[in-house]
Amino acid sequence: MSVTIKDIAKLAGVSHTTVSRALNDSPLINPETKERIQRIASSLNYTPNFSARSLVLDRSYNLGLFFSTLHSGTTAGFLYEAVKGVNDVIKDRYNLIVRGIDDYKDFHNINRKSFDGLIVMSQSASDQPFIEYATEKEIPLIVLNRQVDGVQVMNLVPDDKSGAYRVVEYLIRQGHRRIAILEGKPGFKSTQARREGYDEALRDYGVQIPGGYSVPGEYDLESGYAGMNRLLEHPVRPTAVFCSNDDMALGAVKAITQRRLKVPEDISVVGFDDLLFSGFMTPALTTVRRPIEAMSREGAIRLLAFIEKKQVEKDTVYFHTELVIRESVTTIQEANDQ
Amino acid sequence: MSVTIKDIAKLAGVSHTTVSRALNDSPLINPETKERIQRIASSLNYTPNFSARSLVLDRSYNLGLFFSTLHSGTTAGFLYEAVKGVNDVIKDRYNLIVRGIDDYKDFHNINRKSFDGLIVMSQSASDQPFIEYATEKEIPLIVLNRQVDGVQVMNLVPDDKSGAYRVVEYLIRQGHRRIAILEGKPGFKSTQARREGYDEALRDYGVQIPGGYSVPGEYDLESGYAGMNRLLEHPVRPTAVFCSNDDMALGAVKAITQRRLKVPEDISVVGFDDLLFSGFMTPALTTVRRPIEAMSREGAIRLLAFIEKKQVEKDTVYFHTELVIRESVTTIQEANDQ
DNA sequence: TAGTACATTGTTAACGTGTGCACCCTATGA
DNA sequence: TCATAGGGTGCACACGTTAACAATGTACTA
Repeated sequence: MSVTIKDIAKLAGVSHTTVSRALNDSPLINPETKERIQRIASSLNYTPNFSARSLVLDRSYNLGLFFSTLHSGTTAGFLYEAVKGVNDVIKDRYNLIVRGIDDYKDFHNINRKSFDGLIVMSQSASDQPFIEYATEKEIPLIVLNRQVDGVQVMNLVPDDKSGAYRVVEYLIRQGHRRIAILEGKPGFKSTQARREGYDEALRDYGVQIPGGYSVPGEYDLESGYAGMNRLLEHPVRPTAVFCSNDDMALGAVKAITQRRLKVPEDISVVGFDDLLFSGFMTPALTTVRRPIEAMSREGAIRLLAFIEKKQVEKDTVYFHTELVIRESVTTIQEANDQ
Repeated sequence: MSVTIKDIAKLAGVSHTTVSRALNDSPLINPETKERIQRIASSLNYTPNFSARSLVLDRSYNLGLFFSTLHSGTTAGFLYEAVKGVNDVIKDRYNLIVRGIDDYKDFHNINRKSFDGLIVMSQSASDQPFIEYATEKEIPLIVLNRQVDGVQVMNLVPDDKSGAYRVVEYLIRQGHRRIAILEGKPGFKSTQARREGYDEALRDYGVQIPGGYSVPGEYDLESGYAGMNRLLEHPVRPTAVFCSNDDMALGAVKAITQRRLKVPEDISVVGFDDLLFSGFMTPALTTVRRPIEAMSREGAIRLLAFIEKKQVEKDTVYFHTELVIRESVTTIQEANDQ
């Protein structure tokens, strides 16, 4: 059927071993023979059988890119940037297999033989069992986006807390005191970290907020919309809202404008993530940029280094977030200490 | 190192052949032996070596999901829906490998041994060489989203032309006569199809438009923004703009509001794709829904059927698009024939 | 001239699984 | 008692590749 090294060997009048060595550019082979064999191979359109090679080398050339879920809580931009970042690094040296962890009933088919390494884009502790499973099976693993407790793993995470801190601090410096928060999906570590940054900024600046200023959400458009509607019915209407991600911010803006209020004149809105569309909303959204693509790229680099040289430290690295100031926040002049 | 069928064979006191048969549920094996072997296997946490199986069965269990490019012209939502749609179908029977075609310098590593089948999410004729290569190599193949000429392949495409026709027709029925178009990325078949729908609607309704109403674009936010700015400087300002996708529509809205004009009061805007955020923009965007996820799902089903039973017709199937009416179009009363 | 070192190539086995064929054993019927 | 059938199992090989080790030839040294 298809061309194998034995076919080439026959044509070249050498053993298949010699062909194998020649094609792998082994220094053992006479340069002339090597070149002759390579010419024959390419003239026959030879392509190596990866299964056979995998079998003997015990390498699959598969990398897994696993998301906590592909069904909810994962924004499209998130998936996009991650896939792009990783693919840019691995080129065609590896196959990138994309999957949602919650697609698996059991992890039976995840093992060293099938995956040379795993990149987990973690968004909640729900994938902790998966991470522990991979660790136990000794599959090279790197976890991105969420800080993992308990298990010692390579871990790259954005500094969500300080990002949230800075954007709330920015609101305060613009004179806002009545600052509400629309929270992310319960159980997600990022939800908690962003909440902590918010709390800490308020505390550091001695800002007291009324009860009912914290509204739960789901990281999606709908919950941003619904949550904002709840806030708009609050007896003491906030002057600014920190939304735990940009999707929710978009939903919030919708709710506000539907009541014939204006952003930012009546209410300021800030988000988190800096999605592609955020700069093109009306008004353009002030938000925090999360370096997903850079993190994915760096994650892939480290994972490959680990697979190939086995010499990387298993520690947590924080990636800086960046405050992106646009048009969705107004300055307030009233009774403040400025 | 890891458990093989030979280990199981030793423990069960049978040959590895029997184990292989038992685990594959062969009718040749005595039910009791079979059950005993299966018990031992699961107690040892046995997982088959896919490379070995692939080698002998000549199946890789890999499916490729290839995009024309991952770098520009592919929106995040597009990638997201496609990955989700396909993964939902293949479960863990296959590995889904996601890649941009333009990542490859040559297609050497794409072959029957490495991929049981390919799903091409095509957005431009630039991937025609890839499609022809796959066809020639006889790799099971299905092309989604773009109609392929020249080669006979399984082909699922949204009916872009009729979608564009309907949304432009809708504009006309709302009284618009000065309808401009922001075109998509040059060379993309969808760009052309949407343009044709636009042209045809105008023709059918006898609407004449001034020169300069057709502006080229790139399917991204920036070109929508830039293109709209050009239109706003036109001596005869359009009352409505058909944007070739939602990303461009968002850019267009940005350009309009920046000039202190309003959508839809001053200018109506319609898009194409119905991205997740489109319903949450202000104003919510009237657009055309493209059934990417449904198409991906159906594509995966057909590809698997082809791989496994080899009995599917290679023809083109059109998927209906759907007009989604929201708030970005106003009704015009002036001099019309209504 | 014999011995040694080195460069180049070949022999053979191994990776883990699936399968054609032969084999054994038991039950059945003549 | 013997031939036959058929259910159940094992032997041996195949898949395409890599690699340890052996073998060959050649040049150089003592």
